[in-house]
Formats: sequence, structure tokens, C-alpha cells
Amino acid sequence: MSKKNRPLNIEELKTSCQNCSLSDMCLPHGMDREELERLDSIVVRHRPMQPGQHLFRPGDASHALFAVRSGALKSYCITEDGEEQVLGFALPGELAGMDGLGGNSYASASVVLETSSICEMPYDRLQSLCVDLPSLHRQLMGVLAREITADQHMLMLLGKRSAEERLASFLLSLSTRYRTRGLSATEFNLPMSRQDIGNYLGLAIETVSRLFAQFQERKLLKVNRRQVLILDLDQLRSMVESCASRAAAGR
Amino acid sequence: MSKKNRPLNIEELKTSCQNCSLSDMCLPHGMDREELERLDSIVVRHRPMQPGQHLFRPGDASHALFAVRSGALKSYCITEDGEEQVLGFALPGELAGMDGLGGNSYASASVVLETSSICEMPYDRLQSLCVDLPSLHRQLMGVLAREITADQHMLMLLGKRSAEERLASFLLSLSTRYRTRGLSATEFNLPMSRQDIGNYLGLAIETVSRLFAQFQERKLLKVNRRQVLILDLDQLRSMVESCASRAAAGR
DNA sequence: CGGTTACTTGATCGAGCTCAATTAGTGTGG
DNA sequence: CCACACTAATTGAGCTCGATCAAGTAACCG
Repeated sequence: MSKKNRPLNIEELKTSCQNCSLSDMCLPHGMDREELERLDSIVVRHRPMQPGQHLFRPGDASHALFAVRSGALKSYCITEDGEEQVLGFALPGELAGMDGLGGNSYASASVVLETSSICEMPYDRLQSLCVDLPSLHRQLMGVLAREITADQHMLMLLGKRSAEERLASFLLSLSTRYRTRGLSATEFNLPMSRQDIGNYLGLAIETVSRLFAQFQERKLLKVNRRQVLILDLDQLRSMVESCASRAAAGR
Repeated sequence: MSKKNRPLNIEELKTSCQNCSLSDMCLPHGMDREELERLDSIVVRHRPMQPGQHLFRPGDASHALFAVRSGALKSYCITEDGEEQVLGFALPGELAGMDGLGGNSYASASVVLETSSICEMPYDRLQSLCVDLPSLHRQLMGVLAREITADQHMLMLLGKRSAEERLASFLLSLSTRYRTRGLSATEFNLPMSRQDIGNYLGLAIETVSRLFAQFQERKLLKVNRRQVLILDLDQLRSMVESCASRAAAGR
């Protein structure tokens, strides 16, 4: 927490995949020291970005994959009529910009939700590196396949689940992802607004708000604005048991 | 139709990507003659498969990508409570099995809807071929990226669109895909049941049925069981985009 | 044929949306 | 420091779309 107010430390900027605590859940997963070094050499690291700043917008020439080092991103697209559709959120160790791979432009937008450090990996360099590093190639395929699986999991959520199940599933997903990152599974801050949550889950924001109130009354959790404290993870799980296996498997 | 009863013709089995009319909308897109030959060498072609047969099921060891040569596939997953969730349909030139790439097993199932010829491309051979053929690598990435984009388009459909808009969008998608394949954009047979359509679109089958009836009354199309004749493509299109009223009104 | 499955049509009900009002944060400027 | 504006979130009331339940019809198949 005091980190926030410290002046910029050059050592922190000079970070590499090799000493990044997230490397195991990020693109470098399963790569050895030498491979990591080569990946490192193509990663561009910027200064922290501020809420509201965009990594890219739909139609922008697609040139790079992005990894979240700290902070959070929101991925969304704009429908023909100007409505926003939230597609997902990227937490540390997760990627954005996959939909531009192999094409000319991004189909979605990616915007910073809270102050974030981002690693940028240019497609062309990534691709040529894949030729040399089969494990990177496999890892990249795996990342894309998991993204497809995750999107399909969302299809199930939106197609089959009630509002209650959707919100429970969403909170469990966040909980699991924070725990994986060594953070608390039961106490965290939501990086996104109610608007974003509702949009993502296909619900009106009033419904989201009411559900939070209802969950609180049922002693499942405590929520104050963006602060969430989960009191009964098991019961939340039992609300979405049919989706739990996939989420837990992580694959 | 008489084809069904003819003995197996060796020439029909010996088909290759090089003389496949679908190659432009399939994995080979953008590859030259020599590259095609090398891709051909790793493609396994089976005898036609019958409705109900599975290419793979969730949890099966993932070993290959599949391309539809003729016929149609349904992709779905099963939730723990035994519910089926339809994830999509593959028409000729389209792929199945992408969610197993880079992992150990498929997350979804793929089942044949109507008698189909399938091309099988083993992952390991595909991957080693990617090292030699950058254009295949790029194409594979592109295919995966498009799949992600398509899934995200479905998220929008399920999250934001009314039943009417969903069915219109579904029919338009089929229409476009058939036209791209050199078939009629206005007259085709649905390869899937009402059950499948409803499941896919997040609607009850009764709703799907009623909408078909309603569309017919509005002279948008004629439908008889699985035969569809689209009468007013433009108006169907305007239904998908005509959410402008809602957007203008508020939000 | 009779039985089975796929689809259609009708009637009713409720989950979640919309509209509207209120409350709680969050600056911003005097 | 407070008044004011502005946005985010909550809460309430009523309504609508689409689900569910139920019955009927049409194709298919031994």
C-alpha cells in the first residue's frame, strides 16, 4: 500500500518475465530459463497506465498482445448502434488483444480500469519467436484455446443461468482468480462498476444492486460499494455447481 | 441422393485440399500450391459420418482439429446437472476442436447433424508444420482469433438482444454462410432441430417455434419444418440493427 | 397402422426490465 | 470549510417478455 506513494523505482520498471511472480499463470508458463530470456527480449514495458486509457479500440491496427502485470482491464466491443458490450476483465497475469491475432485489426477494445502496468508483446516478434520456441507456440495456442473455452462458458452462463447464478458465478470467478494470484479469495475490491458487471452478465444494474443486497441479507457476503467480503463461499458454489468444475479445473 | 447408395468411390476419398472448393474459407486459405501439398500430407480423411456420431466428447484426449468437408456439426458442452449447452454449428469449410489445442483434452463435444465428410488434422503434425510454414501458423492464429470474435459476438447476442433479434441474427448468419459457400442465401435446410436452435440462442423451443410462425405471418420468410425460404432479407437485417431506437431513447 | 419424436399453438405466470425517486460518494470552486 | 453539482449505487413499483405447463398436430418408422 505504501508502494503507491513511493517515487518510481527504475528497478521496478526493469522487471522481466524471469522474476515476475505472475509468469506461471501468464504466457511464459512452462518455459525454461533460456526461453524466458528470449521472450523477455521482445516484451515492451510501459509506464503505468491510468483508468480510462485505452490499450486499443475496435478497428485499430492489431500489432501486439498485452499482459496485465498489475491493475485490471476491461474488454468490450461496441454494437452497430453504439451500445457497449463488456466481454470480460483481465486481472494480473491475464492477456488482452487475442482477437487481433492473425488479422489486421482488433475486434474489441481494451480499457484500463485501475492504474495498471502492462507488458506489450508485438505479434510479429511473437510469431517469429514461436518458430524457434515450440513451447511458446504451444503455450500461445493453449492461451487462445482457453480464451475460447472461457467465452463458451460465458455463453452457457448467459444462455441458461438465472440472474442470481450469474452474479454468484461472477463473484466465484473473481475469488478464484484472486486466490490464484496469492490474494485473498474472500476479501477483495471490485475493479469494475455495477454498470460493467450488469453489462457483462446481461443484467440491468438495478438487478445487480438488488442481488448484492439480497446476498448480503442471506449472509453470503458483505458488500460496500466496491469492497466485497465473501462470508459463505460454499453456498455461493452450491448456487452454481454446474459451472464449478470447469472454473475450478482452470485448465 | 443416389450417392448415398453407391459403393464407396476411391476417387472421392482421395480428395485433397488442393482441389477442394472450400479451401479458401478453410484452414488452407492464402496458402500456395507447395504449402497446400504439405498440409494435405497430414490430413486424415475418413469415410462419411452419420448423424449422432461424435468426433469427440468433453474430456477426450485432444489430438486433432477437424474441418467439415460436407454436412454439418454441432458443438456443445454438458453442465454437471446434465443439461446440454449448444455452443455453435460448423458448416462446410468450418473447423471444430479448437478448444483442445495446446491442452490435453477437449472442453466441448462435437456431433454430426447430417451425413458429413470430415478432414482430421492431428495437432502434433499441424504444430510441426507451422514451424515450416509461417502462413499456416498465421492462418491458424487467425482462425482461433475469429473463433474468439465469433463467440464474443454471441455473448452480445445473448446479453443484449431480444428473442426476435436473436432468431433473425441466427438466420442471417446461416444465410451469409451458405451464400459464401456458393449456395442460396435465401433457401436452405436447417441442419439442426428447434431444440438445438433454442438451446443455442438461449430461448425455449416454444419461443423459437412462435417466432418462426410470427416471421412467416409478417412475410419475412416461409418455413416448413427444416426448410427455410427467406422472403425479406433486408427486413431481417434491419431487425438486427434496429436497436437504434432503444439506444437513442436512453442509456 | 400404432407408437414415437418433432414441432406447433394456447394459456398463464414470474423473473427481471424499465421508470422513477432517493441516498451516498466525489470532486470543485468560492 | 461548506455549498453545489455530478455520478454511482440503492430502492421501490409496475409491467413485459419469454418461460413453463399443457394440449394438439404432423411427420417418421417399425
